Amino acid sequence: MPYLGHNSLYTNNIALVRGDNLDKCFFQNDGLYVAKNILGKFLIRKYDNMQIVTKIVETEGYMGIKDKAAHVYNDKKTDRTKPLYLEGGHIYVYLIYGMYHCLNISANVENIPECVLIRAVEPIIGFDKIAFNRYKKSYDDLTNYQKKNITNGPGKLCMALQIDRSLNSQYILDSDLYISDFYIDKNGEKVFADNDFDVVEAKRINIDYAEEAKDYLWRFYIKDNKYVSVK
DNA sequence: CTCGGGATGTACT
DNA sequence: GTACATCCCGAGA
Repeated sequence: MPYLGHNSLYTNNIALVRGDNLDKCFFQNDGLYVAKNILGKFLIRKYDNMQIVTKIVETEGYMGIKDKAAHVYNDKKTDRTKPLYLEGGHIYVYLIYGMYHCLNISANVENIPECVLIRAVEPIIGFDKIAFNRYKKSYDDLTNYQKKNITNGPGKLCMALQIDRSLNSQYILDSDLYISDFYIDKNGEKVFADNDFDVVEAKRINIDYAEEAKDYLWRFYIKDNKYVSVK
């Protein structure tokens, strides 16, 4: 896919070729393009000969060394932020508040440390596995409150998909955690992502320290999706 | 529903 | 020592 540039952010309904949009080039677009266009795609986790399939419904773009909300603001390249400097498509997992993980995918080319924070996903396959990872119960035994909150936040979805720092720095298209335009259902059929939804642009969450950057509309979510963390 | 406090490990002034 | 791209639970409206 050609690089479509910044204006792509303001264009809905970009023509994406099925099965052809999540290649190496896709992740080398700028962070806002990736954040917006990764919505509706599948985040798939494989372990123990199992797969958990989810749909990405909420993201945030973090736009590198000039973004006061970003870990790499002022070109802060440390052991922690190193994966962000890798070419687009590398996994960056960090620990937040001592107990939760957050999943990011690097964007843009090498040494342009932009990224996308995955903030919420919708479960598609593996409800019981997800429920067990979150609450040590099967899905049917969850309260309605627990069902509603099962993957609607960056820490929650990492718990649900068993994502931790062991995945850090891996390449997303060559990992047991990956993002795809389709998944294989239990009948062996390919199910393609649906691009028919509206995208809402909103302020990013919990970045009060970021001065003017806290007001940028760099959070994106699928309109009316019930798994979005903050409406 | 909203609010507030506590939990908890690590990166980095 | 302090801050942190969070979550959970209980209290109160």
